[in-house]
Amino acid sequence: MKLSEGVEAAIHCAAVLARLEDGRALPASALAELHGLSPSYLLKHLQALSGAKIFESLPGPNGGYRLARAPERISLLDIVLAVEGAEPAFRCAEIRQRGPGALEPTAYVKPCGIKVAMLRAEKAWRAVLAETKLSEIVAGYQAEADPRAVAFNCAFVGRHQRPQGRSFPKAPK
Amino acid sequence: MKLSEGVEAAIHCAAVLARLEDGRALPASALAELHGLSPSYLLKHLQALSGAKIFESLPGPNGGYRLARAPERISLLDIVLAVEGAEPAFRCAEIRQRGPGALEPTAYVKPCGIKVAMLRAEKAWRAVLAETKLSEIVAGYQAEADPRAVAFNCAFVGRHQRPQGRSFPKAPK
DNA sequence: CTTATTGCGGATAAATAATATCCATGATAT
DNA sequence: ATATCATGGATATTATTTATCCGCAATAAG
Repeated sequence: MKLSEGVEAAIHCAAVLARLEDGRALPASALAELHGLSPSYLLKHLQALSGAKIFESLPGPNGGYRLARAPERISLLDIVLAVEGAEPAFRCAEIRQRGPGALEPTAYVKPCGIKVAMLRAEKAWRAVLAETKLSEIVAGYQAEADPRAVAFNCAFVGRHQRPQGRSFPKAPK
Repeated sequence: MKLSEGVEAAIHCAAVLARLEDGRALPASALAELHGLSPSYLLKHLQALSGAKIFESLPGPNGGYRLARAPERISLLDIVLAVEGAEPAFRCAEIRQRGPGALEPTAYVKPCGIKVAMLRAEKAWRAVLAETKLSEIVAGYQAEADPRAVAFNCAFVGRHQRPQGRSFPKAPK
């Protein structure tokens, strides 16, 4: 079982955007450069996040990405599901319905007990992710990271952030 | 994020072995046929489980697989880790150490907050799997499955189980 | 209106992992 | 001796992940 590397990248990007001044945006190229990631691949994840209404995108020059809502209202689960997809990690292939001795499909009304148990565990995983907000990640970063790294990030973001304010030129459809 | 199909197969196999008479074994071919799975691929998972001391294997004619300990002492986590490997699903690529503004590696003494949060969620997942025992899965199956399926399984197992008792000819190394 | 910048979406290629198969070997009950 | 069965390595096949590229639409600025 593996999570894609895109999850880590997405959370890092979200944390950077959370620390922008209100309403400002950052272009994808800056996010990629800051994290040393391939711009073309990061774009895929950014698009997924903006499709999930977690990020907002502003086209045109001075465009870029920003958070669609306050960091307290974005959970790690939101980000993980946007990047990885919402299907559970355990995909029941209904092995119980295979082999000799299989009954007609309508005989399997009750869910497979193995599936139930596996999904129960996954629910616990999701619950922890859901109660961990992006704001906590940002607070932890500010408190624990090396002051030099924090300073560099502030300077970098200051150089690249775009001047859009909270009011949209046109609501993104 | 996805679990391999082998996990489902492994748990089904474990549940079947749990219902054998004490000390009896079942050959891999019978397990594969019963579940409609490819014998050569299932073998891989069976070997992993026997390597993890969850199953025991008996070579030779009348050989096969059986549980290495009582179903109450085998958790779903044991099985999942044996099949999927023990590494966590979230592999931190230390993105924070990349890009411009990266510091010398020794500057990162505190663990990455994102990694900590992701592993905390995974710990919750593992905890639920650890407290779910194979015996519960078997009990649920006996109680909820279609009586015809249960009867078929009993008959099938009865035809294929091997007569070994609890005493080993030689302890497996 | 033109131009430069930026995100969007699709197509595609490369790398990696999961799935599946085969074969030679060793153990063992009959 | 022989047939049965697990072991372990090698290898093919398929799916998924990662990465790149290009034409398109939107938009701010001149």
